[in-house]
Amino acid sequence: MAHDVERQSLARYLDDHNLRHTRQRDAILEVFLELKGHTTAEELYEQVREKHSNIGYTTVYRTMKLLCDAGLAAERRFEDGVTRYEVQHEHHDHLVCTRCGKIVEFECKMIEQAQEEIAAKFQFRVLRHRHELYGHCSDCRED
Amino acid sequence: MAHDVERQSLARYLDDHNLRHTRQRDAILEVFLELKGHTTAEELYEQVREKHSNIGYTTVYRTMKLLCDAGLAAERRFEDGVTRYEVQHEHHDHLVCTRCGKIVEFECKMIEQAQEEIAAKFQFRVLRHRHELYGHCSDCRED
DNA sequence: ATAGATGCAAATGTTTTGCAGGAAA
DNA sequence: TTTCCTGCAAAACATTTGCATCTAT
Repeated sequence: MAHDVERQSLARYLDDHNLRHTRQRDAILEVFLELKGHTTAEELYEQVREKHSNIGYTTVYRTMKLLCDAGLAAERRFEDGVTRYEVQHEHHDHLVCTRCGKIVEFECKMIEQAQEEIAAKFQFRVLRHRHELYGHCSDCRED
Repeated sequence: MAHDVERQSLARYLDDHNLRHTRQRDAILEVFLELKGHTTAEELYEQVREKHSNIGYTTVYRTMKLLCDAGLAAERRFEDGVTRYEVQHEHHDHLVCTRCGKIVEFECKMIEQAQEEIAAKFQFRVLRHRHELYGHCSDCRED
């Protein structure tokens, strides 16, 4: 069965924290992993509803928070002001197409290093960062 | 008189766009320039109220939008979800202290160049970006 | 049996909009 | 006197919270 590793991760987290294993949490995890993109609460809600027609927004939000705590998901908020959830994996930043909404991940060692230099220069202890490039993707650009 | 250049900039913009020169717009511009930081609508509202006790939030928001259109101000939204207005000047990014709220500007040619390479690699036409480093400033760090 | 989870409705916090009255040109 | 502005109240929007009910353990 697909997503077995993640299912077990969640099960372990629930056990370790005296939390309950419910139908809703299962369903939301399943949909979240299937969509595997940068998914909004609304998208999750719509999709989960197709199987479990009486689930509430509240449960989607609460479960996604849980998945973040469990290390399975991560929250991102781009310029449109909506929270998106992505499957947690190694550090990266994003390119966002402002026409079609496509979101591409990138990773750049040079930039990470330059950030360290900047932090040192201002004597900041940097804990995290946000780096997003907005524009038009190859399908949407006109020039 | 201070802020003369900006006052004239605004006056010109208003004239060019058939908009009116009002007491409120004056007052908000004045306070905005005095605070000269990364100011929220709330801060502007409080400060402007001290001189013009019956001004409304609406006017602050509308006037700041106007100042952005006129090229005098720029909107920024950091992790706390509140819009801040800064005095428009050449391109830069930010370091944000998550303890005291201090905001420091930085600029890095190397990063800009690396961004261009990333854009090229993914065939994106990048129009703007957002790059923020979050952590503790020299006054707030404990290590 | 009981601690915890759910789902609805209501609250939240920030920003925007509708509209009647007010002020600049 | 006409066009634009203002300020209030209400709406919008995404997310969170209170609470009575339900369910996993």
